[in-house]
Amino acid sequence: MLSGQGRLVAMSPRIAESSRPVYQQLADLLRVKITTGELAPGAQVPTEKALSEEFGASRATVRQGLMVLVNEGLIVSSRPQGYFVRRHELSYFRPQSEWDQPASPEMDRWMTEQTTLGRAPSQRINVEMIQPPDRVMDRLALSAGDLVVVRRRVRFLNNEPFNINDTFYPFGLVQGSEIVNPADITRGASEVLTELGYEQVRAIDEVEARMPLPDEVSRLELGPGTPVAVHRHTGYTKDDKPVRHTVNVLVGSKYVILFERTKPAGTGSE
Amino acid sequence: MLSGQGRLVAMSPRIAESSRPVYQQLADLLRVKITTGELAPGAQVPTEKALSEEFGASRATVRQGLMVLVNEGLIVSSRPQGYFVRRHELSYFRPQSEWDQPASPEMDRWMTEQTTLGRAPSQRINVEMIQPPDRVMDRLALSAGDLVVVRRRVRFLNNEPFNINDTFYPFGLVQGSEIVNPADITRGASEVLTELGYEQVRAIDEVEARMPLPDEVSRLELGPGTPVAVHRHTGYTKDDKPVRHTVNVLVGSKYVILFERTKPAGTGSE
DNA sequence: CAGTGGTCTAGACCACTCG
DNA sequence: GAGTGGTCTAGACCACTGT
Repeated sequence: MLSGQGRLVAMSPRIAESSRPVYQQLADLLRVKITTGELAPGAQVPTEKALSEEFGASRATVRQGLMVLVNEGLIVSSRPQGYFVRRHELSYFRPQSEWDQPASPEMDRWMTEQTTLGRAPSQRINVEMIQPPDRVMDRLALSAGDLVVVRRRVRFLNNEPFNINDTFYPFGLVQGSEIVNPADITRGASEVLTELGYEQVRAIDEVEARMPLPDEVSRLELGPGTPVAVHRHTGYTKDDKPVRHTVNVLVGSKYVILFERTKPAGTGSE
Repeated sequence: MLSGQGRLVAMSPRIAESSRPVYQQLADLLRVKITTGELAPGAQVPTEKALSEEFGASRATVRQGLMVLVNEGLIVSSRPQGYFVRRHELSYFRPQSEWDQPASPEMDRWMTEQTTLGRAPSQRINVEMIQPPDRVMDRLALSAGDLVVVRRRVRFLNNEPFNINDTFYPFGLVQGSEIVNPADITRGASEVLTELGYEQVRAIDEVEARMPLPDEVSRLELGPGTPVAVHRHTGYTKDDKPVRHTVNVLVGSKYVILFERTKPAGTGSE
């Protein structure tokens, strides 16, 4: 139960003390209770009916207020049990892991948190040969008509999908190699590229936050109010030739992307 | 106008061809038109009334469908003109710029796009001395009761806020220095830290996507369906002492965070 | 079966801008 | 003033889950 403050001030009629709409006031109230912990993660939010009676608003108005919180990612509805405060358990995602082990004690500590949880990782891989989307064509410095090999992966942790990972390779580079085989490459695709004579020594990473596309919603089993982090990684050889482009789509509410960087030697502090 | 397919199949009555709810079907239809470009960025979406008549659904149902798209960040409503397809213009944000100039031609090209647009940057700075939030305390390896100096900045581009940038320094390190002065430090705060004997040589970056808090909504003037990217940067000296922690909040739909990395010397490709 | 949220309707009044 | 979206009501039926 909320603590029974009585009715909220309606905006509509002539009364017009006029502040915020009722549904916003309701959302504000509940949001405060959530952020202060009065409504802890996992706790049940009062039912629509209860809120409606408590605040003297129609069920539709109460629902509108609850929808605000759903779209902010603060509560979820699990019908027909009711609404619950969402749990947020963040894990770390470390794209750099191909290159090195954690170089610092702090990094070590953070990674351990994730790996000690006894998770069961798995993945689904398939390989296609396609004409690349514009953005990929641009990053790999290809021309119209050039083909790429794409390894598409959906990664699971405890049977929950958490990551879409598509890696694109220029067709000419990987033709006939292990990379076109839809099986896990245990020693890592980087290793294979190195053997083929294309060692990556430099990379550019782009990270973007946006709302998911319907396709991503279904593949990652997302609810409303859940943004995704899109991480694009382009790897270059020492001759500045792009040899691989990876698009990672991560569930925003579940993963933090982690980078570690070292100041380039011989660079001024400007 | 939509192309007049006639009524959508309602779920509720006994008819029950039963597939998706009407409002979802409407959202799906419009979403396709948007993603295919039939409704281009900036174009007006048919009015609620028009959609209601065209599909034989009540205004409330049509609104529900439109709300889905609003919360996906695909359309915006500007009352009382109507709904419009949202424009997406992404710029690049490069946290690394303190350390070096773009090291590669690709990076140069991307940065130029951003800087040639003739924007007018500005910022508001204020400085406080506070007890750090838990997360900051943790990153700076401080103990309860330790104080930090925080420089809070809101950055504007053409008078539109695009970035909240709060940097925390352990109080002991920067006491009496220029950093506690709420003015722009043109030569960069890193430079000042170096002069104080705390040169940063290593950093850890964390990037997270989430929906904004109400505070961020107002400071960044965000609409619904707009996630933020939260970028946390912790800088260390060569003795592994954390000397600064920065929290950047960026509007997801406007900025891409860009990192450039070089393979650490002498590391195997594993 | 009772109770939950999900969907949908018909209708009302409001604030705002200038189609 | 006409038309837009924003807010709000009262009421209806549905699907689902758990006591």
